[in-house]
Amino acid sequence: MPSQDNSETATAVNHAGPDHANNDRSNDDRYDPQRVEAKWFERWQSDPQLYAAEPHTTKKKFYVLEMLPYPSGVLHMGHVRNYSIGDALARYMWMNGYNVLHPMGWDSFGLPAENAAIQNNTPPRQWTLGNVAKMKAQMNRIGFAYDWSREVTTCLPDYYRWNQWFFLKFYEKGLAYRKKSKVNWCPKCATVLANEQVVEGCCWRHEDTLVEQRELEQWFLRITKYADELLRDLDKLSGWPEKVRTMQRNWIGRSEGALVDFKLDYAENHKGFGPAGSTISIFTTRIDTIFGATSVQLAPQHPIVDDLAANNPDLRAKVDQLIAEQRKAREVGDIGEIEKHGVFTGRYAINPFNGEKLPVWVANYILMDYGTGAIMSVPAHDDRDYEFAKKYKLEIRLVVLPLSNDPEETMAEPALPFTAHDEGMLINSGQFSGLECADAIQKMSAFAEKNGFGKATVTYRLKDWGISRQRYWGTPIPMLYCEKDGIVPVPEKDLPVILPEAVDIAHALGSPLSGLSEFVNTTCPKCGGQARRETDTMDTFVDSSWYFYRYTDAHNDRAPFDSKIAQYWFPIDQYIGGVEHAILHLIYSRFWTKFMRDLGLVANDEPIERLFTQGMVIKDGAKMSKSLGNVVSPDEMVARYGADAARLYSLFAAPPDRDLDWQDSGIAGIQRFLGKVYRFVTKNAGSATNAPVETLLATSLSPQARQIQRKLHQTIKRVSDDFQGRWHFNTCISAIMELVNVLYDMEDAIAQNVVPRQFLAEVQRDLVLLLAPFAPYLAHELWEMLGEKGILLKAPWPKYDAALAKEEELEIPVQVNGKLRGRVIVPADATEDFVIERALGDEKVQSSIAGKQIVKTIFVPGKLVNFVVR
RNA sequence: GCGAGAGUGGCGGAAUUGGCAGACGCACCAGACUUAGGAUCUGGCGGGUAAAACCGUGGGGGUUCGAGUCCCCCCUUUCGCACCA
Repeated sequence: MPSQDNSETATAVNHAGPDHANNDRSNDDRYDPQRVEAKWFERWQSDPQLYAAEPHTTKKKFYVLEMLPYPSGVLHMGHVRNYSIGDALARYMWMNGYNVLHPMGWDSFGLPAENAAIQNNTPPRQWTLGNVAKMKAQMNRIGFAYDWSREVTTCLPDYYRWNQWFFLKFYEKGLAYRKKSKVNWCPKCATVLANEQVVEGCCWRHEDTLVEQRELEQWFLRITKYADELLRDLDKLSGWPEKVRTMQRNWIGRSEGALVDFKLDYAENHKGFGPAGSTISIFTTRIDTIFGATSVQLAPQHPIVDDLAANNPDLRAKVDQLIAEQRKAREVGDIGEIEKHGVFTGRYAINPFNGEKLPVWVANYILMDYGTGAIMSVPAHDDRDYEFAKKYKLEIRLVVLPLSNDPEETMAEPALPFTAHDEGMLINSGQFSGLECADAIQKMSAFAEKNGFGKATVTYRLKDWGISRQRYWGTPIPMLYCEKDGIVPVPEKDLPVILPEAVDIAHALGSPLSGLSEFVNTTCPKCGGQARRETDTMDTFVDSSWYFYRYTDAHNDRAPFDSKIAQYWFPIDQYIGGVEHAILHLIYSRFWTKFMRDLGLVANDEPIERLFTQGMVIKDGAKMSKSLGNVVSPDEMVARYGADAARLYSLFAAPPDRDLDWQDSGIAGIQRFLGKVYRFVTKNAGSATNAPVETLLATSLSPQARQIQRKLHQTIKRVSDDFQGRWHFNTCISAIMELVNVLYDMEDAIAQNVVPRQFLAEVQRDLVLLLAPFAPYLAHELWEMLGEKGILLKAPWPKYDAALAKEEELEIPVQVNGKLRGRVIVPADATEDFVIERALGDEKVQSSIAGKQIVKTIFVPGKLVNFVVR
């Protein structure tokens, strides 16, 4: 993902052994994570195929994916949390026998590399690949189980050539087009931004910098072709957070309505200026109220306004004032609060439904980038129009009356503005009077269409995706401009168009590539004549729109990937990342998949089955940032507490979907817990016999051993259930802690051999397996210590046995009138009569019901007894 | 303004279906072992009380034998959207 983090600092990864000699004689059995982790790190590094997914097989697959990082050079805690979640899931699925695909890669094109290049005089490629190496080392040090044989680095030609290939396909299908348009321009980035990259009128990267509008020739991808499908299919994504689906729904912003043409009045025109017979096309969702229109309102940037104001400096000045107001409101981010202003143009437009002349105004509350930038103003039935009409004393004409089941109420004059449209009936609307609103909308749209001055239509907030960037560090757009043949695509066989390396970025004006004549000048593949290359590069969101398909077949040099292989792995079973990508990345990815489906490349309509958005990591109540000085460095945590502790804490401190408030003292507690586990197993390992544990019947176990067994199976259930369901790993880990606490409670019994050795060995084995998804280093060390020869991740996940988890005795709370008065211990299968008799025998219960009459007894098996007394 | 979360000890958080509020951990207190403790172990730890009673899950009402959990109203807060015609 492109990231705002463009930190150029990087900390060397410390995977050396312990930095302090641990020769304290009293601490022989103390867990030294640095020693243990260094040992396993070496082993894992020496086996590159350790976590390799099996090729396309008949085995059940599981594709777990974390959003790939931008290689800023240093991992932050948000990454660690994100990857710890995915890694735990991947390991769990391996242990459950799945063929797991768990890859990682680098979203490595983008602006920070260019900025770093300018600041440090380092070529972007070198800077980027250096960062990749650093971060990969950090990831490996933490021990994430990635299949590096499928690593994807988007800035390398073997990846970006397929961006170019896809672009040619889009072009071929008429879905990539070039158009001169006003584009969002960030003066600080000196480049174009997609609509999705404009946040409240400002650059998403520079939140203090207002985005300007510039006219440029740009390449667009026709995402709007899929607008309806992108919206509709959101209903299929039941494995996505509702929040994300809502955000995408809002972003697509589908609105059903009608276009209606209002002609500028020609009779007035001869006195004035501007084009005779011009038409103002308005968009409305309430065509049923058109007889109540009393003015036409234009956005200040509307082209007709430019015409009208061309020879009218006074109007021009007033319109500019409106533009300034709008801009200012956007700057402070509350355009909703702007005070409505407008100016009368002196011109009139004709309502095609009744021939009325309506004054044409320009208003600061009309947005050029929604609908047509022009509306009909119906003050009686729209809040904003009402407010505006009141202010400028425009006519307010009622044309809809509320319908009610109550005849008294029906036809009563409503309070204005009356905006409800589900229960209304038209009046004063010519031949349409008497119709209900919904019906009127249909009939009036049809009427407009039949008479050639309008039609029913659907408007989207979603706009086509402008992908041109006047930047160096991105995928070159594979297009040529020939004097004779015009726009010519680079032939597929000539791909990739390689991004040249020796480019002076610092002194470039516009696209840096345009200054490189050996890149720009080429021959036209059609006519052989002179041609110029496109010098813009692609938005980096192109890279991340399909990278997860490349993982399935990362070294294919004949196609972006093999469709059969992708079909085996897709859709992604679980995608994990920050909610900040809810719109941009995830909507582009869905679009790309639908396009690939239409190309016949993939069989799935949607790329992602289940999406999980983890919360942010914060500290002292704020997002970690350099300026606040509250950044926690993963390297430092790993060096002090070990990688296991760092990842375990990031899972333990909060449920993963919520924000995590980082506390250094919390991770120390985790370190203690890991030490406890280590000491316990160290002390009790090596004493197992070869006797199979099945020979030990639960009934033959001592009470102490039974207690351990119960706790073990309860823990297995809790951890497994969480992986299957709600992913509250914080409670999984506390469940494992409870198990360990019980083992410590039983230390005396174990020392006295009341707990059979081979049973204990089996418990320890299961404990290690339960820990394996969360703390792989320690788990591997203990696995070996227990004498296990097999691969930990291939060992089956412990099986939960309800009978073994069942308590034999229960402590039942006894209430009197709903207040807790006592507790009784009864056998788990005790009858109601038995429990009630015991409850009545309890001293405290007796004293609180003394002298009163029991009117009702509530008995909830296994839960409680409640006596209602009077 | 609209939409979606959240509000529980000193702190992070548990309580999955209406059934013992505060699991687990941090911090803190006391003790043990120690030359020592930033190691380890044991105990304590919502308020209140000598002990009880009693009070306690943002506030107010309600349903219920019983409400952190369900219903109504309100407050605070986070996030998203926002003159979207």
